[in-house]
Amino acid sequence: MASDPYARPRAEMLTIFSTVFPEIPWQTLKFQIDPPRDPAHGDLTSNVAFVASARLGRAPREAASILNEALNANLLPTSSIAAADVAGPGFLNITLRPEFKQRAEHEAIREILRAGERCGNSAAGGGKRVNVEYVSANPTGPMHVGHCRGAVVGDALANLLAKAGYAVTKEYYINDAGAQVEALAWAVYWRYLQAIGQPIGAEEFSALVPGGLQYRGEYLIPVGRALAEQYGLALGEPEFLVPSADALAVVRAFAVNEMMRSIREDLALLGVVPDVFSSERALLEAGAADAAIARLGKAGLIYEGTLEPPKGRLPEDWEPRTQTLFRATAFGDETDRPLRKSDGSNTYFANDIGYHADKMARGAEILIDVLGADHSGYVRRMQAAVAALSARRAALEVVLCQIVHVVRAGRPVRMSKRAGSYITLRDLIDEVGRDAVRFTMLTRKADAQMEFDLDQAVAQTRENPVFYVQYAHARCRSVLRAATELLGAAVVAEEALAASPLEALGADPELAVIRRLIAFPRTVEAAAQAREPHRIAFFLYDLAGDFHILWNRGREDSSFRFLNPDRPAETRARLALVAATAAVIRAGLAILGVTPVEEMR
RNA sequence: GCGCCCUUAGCUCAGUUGGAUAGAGCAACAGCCUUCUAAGCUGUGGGUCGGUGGUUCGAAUCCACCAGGGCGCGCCA
Repeated sequence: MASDPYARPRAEMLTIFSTVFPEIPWQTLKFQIDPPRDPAHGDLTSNVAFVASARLGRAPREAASILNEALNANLLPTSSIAAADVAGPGFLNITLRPEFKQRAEHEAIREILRAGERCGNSAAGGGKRVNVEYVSANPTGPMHVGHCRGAVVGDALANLLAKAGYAVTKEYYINDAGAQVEALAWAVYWRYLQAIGQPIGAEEFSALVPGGLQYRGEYLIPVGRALAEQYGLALGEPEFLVPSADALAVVRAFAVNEMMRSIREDLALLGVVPDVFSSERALLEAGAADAAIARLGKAGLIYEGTLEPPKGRLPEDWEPRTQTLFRATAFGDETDRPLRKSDGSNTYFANDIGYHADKMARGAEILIDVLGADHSGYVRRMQAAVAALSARRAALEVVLCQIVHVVRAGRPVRMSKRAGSYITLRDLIDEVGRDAVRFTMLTRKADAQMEFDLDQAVAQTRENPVFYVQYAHARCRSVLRAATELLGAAVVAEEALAASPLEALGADPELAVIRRLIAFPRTVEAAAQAREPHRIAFFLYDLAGDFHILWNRGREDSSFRFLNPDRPAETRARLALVAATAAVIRAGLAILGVTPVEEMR
């Protein structure tokens, strides 16, 4: 676990303030003592004067002076703090004692080297059990680009939370119970008829299908064939036009299996391997939805009633209807929500309530659903349901992913299902590769729309973040390979470098890299807390930039080269920095699910 | 009509949960390779943070209203 290199100066400051101003509850005041954005603002900077100014009864600038004086007057010779200064409107800028600062920096590097890929691991999550549900694409066809962002964001978020000390379950919900899979069964039956030599035209068959024939894509042809191989004519007898209920059930189960097999394959290609697949149908048959609804009923949150028509936009066929409703308004939703359709069967929402209850019953303390933005209208009601089921103890968090527009050379690549030319996930991975897909999907905040530029994702330039970060890592590895040639593997091993003298480090571009490395654990914790995995991608891009700068210093001025046989101590120190950089890049990429590259030629 | 999300440099986007002079990349111009990877680096220019009010010592960040874009809006999932 990462220790905080600045814990000591923080504690010293607190001690001094507590002694001089015992009447102020410093422990409960929310102020920060952190490395500043701008290194010119000291080693650490604090807004303590702003936060405490009211308690001190002084304006911030004055409060800062008072605190600054108290601080400077009480510093011990052994303190980690050398001096403090008032700056700007009332910041306290702290200069650390050089020995302490250097020791802290060196210790941070050593810690990274000792931890390797585990560097940045945090206990912030306290082992809390988090269930992250993502993808959950309907098992009615191959995965396409629209599913991809949620898959990547959810997977990276799950990895991130695990790194930050949560006990994470990655979960996929199979929507195998609704009207959509029924429609799938009909469509597969249609293909089955073709496979057994009883073909029927799409329009003709559609007239026989309740709701019409929906999934007409060619991807179901092999499913129909496989069905024919396994069952022969048995599913079609005796009519060969409309399947019996039993036959349709067989077809449906078979079709869902096939679709899920294909989805699992696609997910695996993307590096997504859920821990748990939950079946809506299985849950339904086990009575999960009924049980959850019964609980809500017991709590007086279910009633038969009629909803108001939507305001301002009355549907043509609207008529008042009595329905089974969940009192979502009691938990912040804007209207109560129906649980049963007019045919008496459950709505999707009703089954989903059962599912979320099941997740909680399995021990999840935090529920996170990663959903597409087209589900935004669904969020409130599900949160209401989770609040109701847990007596407001558990909360459902929802990460919404906005739409991805795929472009090539700045022009939109159309992916309309009707045109049949939509981009499947497999197409995308084939074209740009798994790592580019994953990293690129994480270069935007999830709830901002993004353009996925196919050309940029494979470009070998700085404008392609995947490449830029991979290149930095490859360069690190390149140096370490060269060092191994020169000095032997024993010297270059991470354990050996962790024990190296590091006093030779201290040039500006080196310090920039070090500062960034030290920020990694903080970045992981903040990103996890904000549920924003994209911050890791940006961190890596910045770190890569710092490293490329350092690299180029060696080109301009050979005294900055990492390897200098005449100066063994300096060489080992720099190798330690390079190895630590590589370790942090690997650790960060592991969160994103991207493979580090050893060499690029 | 109502709800949620978004609006930051010419373009694509960050902005460490309210901190100091708002940052990167692309595009434009000018430089750096007998050396560990020039697929890189350095420098220059570019902004009423959609608008107006408010809260605050301090607002791109929080609140209200307005404008523009996206998504959704009783039996679909």
